[in-house]
Amino acid sequence: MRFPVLSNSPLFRGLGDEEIEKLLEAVNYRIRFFHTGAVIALAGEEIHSLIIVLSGSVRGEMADLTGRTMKIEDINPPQALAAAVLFGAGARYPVNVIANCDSELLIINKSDYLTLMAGDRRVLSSYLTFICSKAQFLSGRLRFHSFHTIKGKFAHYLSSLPGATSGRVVIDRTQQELSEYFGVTRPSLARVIGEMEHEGLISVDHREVRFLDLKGLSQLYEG
Amino acid sequence: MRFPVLSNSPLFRGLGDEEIEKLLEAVNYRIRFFHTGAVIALAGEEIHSLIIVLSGSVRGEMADLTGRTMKIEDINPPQALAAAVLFGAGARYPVNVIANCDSELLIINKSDYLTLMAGDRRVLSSYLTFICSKAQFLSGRLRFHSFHTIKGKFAHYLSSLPGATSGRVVIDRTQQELSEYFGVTRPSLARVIGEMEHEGLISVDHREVRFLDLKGLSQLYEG
DNA sequence: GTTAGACTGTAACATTTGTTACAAATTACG
DNA sequence: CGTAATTTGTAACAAATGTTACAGTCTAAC
Repeated sequence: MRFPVLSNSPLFRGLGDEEIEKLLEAVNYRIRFFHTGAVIALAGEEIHSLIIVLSGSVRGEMADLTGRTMKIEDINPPQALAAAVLFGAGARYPVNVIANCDSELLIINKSDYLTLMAGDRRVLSSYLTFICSKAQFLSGRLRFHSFHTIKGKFAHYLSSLPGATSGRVVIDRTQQELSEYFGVTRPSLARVIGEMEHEGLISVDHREVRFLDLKGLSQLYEG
Repeated sequence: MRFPVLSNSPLFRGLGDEEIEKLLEAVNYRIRFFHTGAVIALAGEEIHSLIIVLSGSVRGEMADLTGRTMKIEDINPPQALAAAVLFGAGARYPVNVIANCDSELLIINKSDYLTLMAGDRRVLSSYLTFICSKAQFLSGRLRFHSFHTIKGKFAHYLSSLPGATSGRVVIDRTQQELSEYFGVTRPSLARVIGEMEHEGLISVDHREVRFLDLKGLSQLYEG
């Protein structure tokens, strides 16, 4: 059976439909259909398989203490469920997974997926790239939270931009985007930038920032 | 050549010295020695290989804008360098890596390591477990930072403890540990817990917390 | 060029959290 | 038990950030 949607999956990058078909036929896999609203997995349940959404749409949702649920994210074809934690020690679903509409899921046991990876260099490489990129993204995000003040986050952000060593960088996003990235509000960020300019740490011209006091800037993220 | 220290590495879990020896001999690998203070890798440099510390000790350090360096972490045998981002898209060293003392490193090209994983189910499985656990840890940490107030973090923490559905949980760490986990100060956490008790959300008896107002608690982490 | 929409600067005030310090309570251990 | 060490509760004050609101500036599309 062929699943054209899979060739767009990061887990099967660079493989054609027929190749994927051939690879899948060498291991066990199954297709399951879920009707709208059906429960696909419960939070806390052990993860046994790689599950890829082939058609339809599913959502991850969490129940709060009163039992009310709130949506965390939608998962659309050709995304997979909890792919980043699949092989973690005692991996469990972090959320409930519910079908948004009639959906078709491809299910491959973890051990079959291991066989698949061992048998094809591209499948192995794709999964490793996927998960390493995820880890990279997460640890980058976490780094910013380790600076407790907005000044610290902004100073560190500036120093991470290309050209920081030259003492002149160009900010590549709006303040709104930047404030969301830092997890603060936009006016607070604007205030802090203004303060840093008044304190003589930087000079700002539109999106261009010059570093005036390297020592002072560095101190902001070394507490 | 045998490297007894590798059998303690999470990347070669469950393998004996002779097995590791045999596996390594099937691929290319090399050993390099670095003297105290020698530069092993520079921040921003592309990652070509898996590098495992066999003996000695190395450190990751970052240079600030003034050129002064600060230590980020020590990496001791049998840990590996940047193992979690190794296969990421355009993976680069996030920090400078310097030898703390005379050290011996095992170096395996990424493609050789791929071969190694494809050839042995345990090696593959170990690396996947390692990196998925890392991703799990990181996303767990990041989740807490998405709650902006201490009350939100604490309420969410409470709701994640075993037995939360019964309305009675036992906190498994000291306030000091918890405050570090949340990234806040200990007195601030204590104050917030006191406030939540006064507001009738919870009742606290030593390490045991009862939920008195599920709706109110849930609201704290749904803004 | 003009205009609508987005982006930025700024202010006053409220809220949250940090800081510091000390006392009370609990726990570990002899 | 009884003592020392750790953990917790609390207070007063300082600092940082959020909230809200509004005006000025830039930008893209017409």
